[in-house]
Amino acid sequence: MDRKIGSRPSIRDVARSAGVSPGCVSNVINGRRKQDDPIGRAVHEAIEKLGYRRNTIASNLRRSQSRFIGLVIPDFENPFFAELVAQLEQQAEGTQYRIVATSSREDPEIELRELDELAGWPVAGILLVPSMDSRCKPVIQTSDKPVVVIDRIIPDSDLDVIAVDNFEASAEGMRRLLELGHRRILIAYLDDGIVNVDERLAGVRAAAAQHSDELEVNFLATGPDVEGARQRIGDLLDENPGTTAIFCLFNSATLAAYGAAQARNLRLGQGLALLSFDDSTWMSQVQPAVAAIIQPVAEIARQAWERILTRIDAETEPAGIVRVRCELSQRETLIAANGVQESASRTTEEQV
Amino acid sequence: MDRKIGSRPSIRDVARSAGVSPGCVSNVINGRRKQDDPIGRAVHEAIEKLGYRRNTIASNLRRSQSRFIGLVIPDFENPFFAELVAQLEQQAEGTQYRIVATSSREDPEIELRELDELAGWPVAGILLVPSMDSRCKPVIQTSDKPVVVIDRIIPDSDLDVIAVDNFEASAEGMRRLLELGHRRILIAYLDDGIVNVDERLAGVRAAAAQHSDELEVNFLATGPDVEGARQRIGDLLDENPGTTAIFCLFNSATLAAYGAAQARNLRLGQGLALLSFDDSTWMSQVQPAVAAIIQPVAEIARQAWERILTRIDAETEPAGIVRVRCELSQRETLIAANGVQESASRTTEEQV
DNA sequence: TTTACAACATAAAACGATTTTCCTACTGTT
DNA sequence: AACAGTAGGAAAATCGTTTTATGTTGTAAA
Repeated sequence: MDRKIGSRPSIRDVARSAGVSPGCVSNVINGRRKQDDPIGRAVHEAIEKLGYRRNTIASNLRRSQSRFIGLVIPDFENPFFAELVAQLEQQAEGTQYRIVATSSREDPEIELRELDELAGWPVAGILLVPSMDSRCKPVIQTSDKPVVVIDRIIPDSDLDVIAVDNFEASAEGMRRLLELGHRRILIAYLDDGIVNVDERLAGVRAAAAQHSDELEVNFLATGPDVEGARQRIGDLLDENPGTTAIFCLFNSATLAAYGAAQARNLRLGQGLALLSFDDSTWMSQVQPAVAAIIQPVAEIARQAWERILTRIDAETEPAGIVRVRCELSQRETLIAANGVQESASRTTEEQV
Repeated sequence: MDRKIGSRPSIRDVARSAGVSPGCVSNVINGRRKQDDPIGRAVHEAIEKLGYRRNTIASNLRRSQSRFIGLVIPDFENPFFAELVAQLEQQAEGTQYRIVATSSREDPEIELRELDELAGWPVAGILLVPSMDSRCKPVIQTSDKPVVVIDRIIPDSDLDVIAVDNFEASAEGMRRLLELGHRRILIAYLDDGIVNVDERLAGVRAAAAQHSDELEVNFLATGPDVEGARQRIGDLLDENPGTTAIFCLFNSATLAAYGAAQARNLRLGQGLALLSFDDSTWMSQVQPAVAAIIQPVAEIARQAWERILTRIDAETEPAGIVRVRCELSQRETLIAANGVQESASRTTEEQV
């Protein structure tokens, strides 16, 4: 044993042990060599014997191109982003790249710091779900590394974006409510400058505008926290007892609406319809199950991964926005205005 | 502009621009120099002018000690782990270290691969929430980097562990139910070899054993998925109509129990008590709100962070298990067996 | 047998930073 | 004025790997 004590064996140690040069070991490791060759075998034995692991950092440094892809999301605790991370990790599996995930906690300052940090590694590319404002725009536009924006478009920029078709999905949701006979509808939205919610709002407005009957649509900005949202939705329900449907344009509003309705003994799925943009586990488990527009996270991840790899390979097709379609899941809270349950029962849905 | 085109400026470029040597620039960057000194100022100007960012990888390589701390969790989509990641990121903020999070998807194989990968970076230390089995034990015991295990202890090992006091917390939960007069109790648990649930089960058993009255405690292994768990819990409720309380020893069983009770028109918080080990957002928002044993994630993160930093600084106090206490949140589903609601109302709780 | 060429191992340079060593210039003391 | 001591920058070595350049060996063609 002639290797330095206390530190990991290096490629030199392996080379010495196998009686070859470090460069040769490198070639073996990186598969630049025929199968079934005595020297290769010897090297592999030495690696085994010494317990050698390649030092990723040194390797990346020499290649001057790392195999990390940075992922910046606003928040790990949002189930949508959590699933996104999980799906992207799955995409990365088996490729030579790996995801390094960090969060900005919806704070533009932290977001900038994270992007800066990732630039300093440096990473091969960046996947970004931007936080609320667009302060990061100049940074990512001038970035020397490819950037793919996910979920939230950045206005007036020609970046690659993968997002769901918020407008169309919520328009469809709204049309569905109208078809079911609803005329007094509460729309719960968020006024935090998140583009998605704006797009959804626009979709709802467009669907409402296309409708000929007289409608009473109440738009309510609830604020981001569930507690406050429940309060406001409750108040609005009290003021407008004729409301027959609630359409929540973001995740936590749905929970708030659910709680508010329960507290008032309004029977969801009987007297009151509820539709959620974005699904959560609890929505399909409670009774009545809450109808939701499901965002295809796996598909988003797939597209984003494909796009960032393409960009890293420097194929320079023009940047573009990819919109993926959502799916409206028919569940028990999606009922006609007259209280008749139009949809198939949950049992049927489960069998699918 | 004499720096290489297309690549980031290096410390050499800065040195040239400031008319000093690279080593001197390094000293300036790392604060090994008096304040208020003309050369330092010149260097900072050059850095500013060229838009120089230190290359983290090269820096780490030279120091032969990286400032990454690897975090391996079983699953990003589990809210408990999601919060853990978020809290640890917050702990890392402002320190010189940063978290690099990956997940094993509860797969011991992937877990081993991830640990191996992290060892190859190499990271300064590893935070690990082990997956179900203990296959990783030999790897982390022989690791040359400090490892701190979080949330799930690894049997028969002398590693540093930060976990909640599962035994005591669930014993307390059980005692609480007994105090409230419950004698026919359903315990929903998981039989996947996750240590925590075993500990919780032991706590429940111990509390039951201490009780003198005759008890009918049904232990039900539900399986990990919510759908199946709902089925089984429902069946058991049908077979044992006298059941007055359900105690769920893991997160998703609570949702299953909630759904199963709703489906049977069993009035939670009136005819039937429900207590959950582990809290989720929905539990405090639905009505009646579901009582839960809350795991102090922030405290766990704090302790884990402190411990790993201590280990990295090579202070070799003996390894040990730290148990942090959980808190039982009094909510509306925690009622006496006779149906009387013992607890303060939710409104009161909110004011706290 | 000689020449050309392929194959492949070794030696050395390089990646970008940090750290050590060396050397110069300055300060202060006698 | 001569010398010791010190401060601090420049130069060089270094981290572990990959890559390029160089050289050697062996095979095939002439």
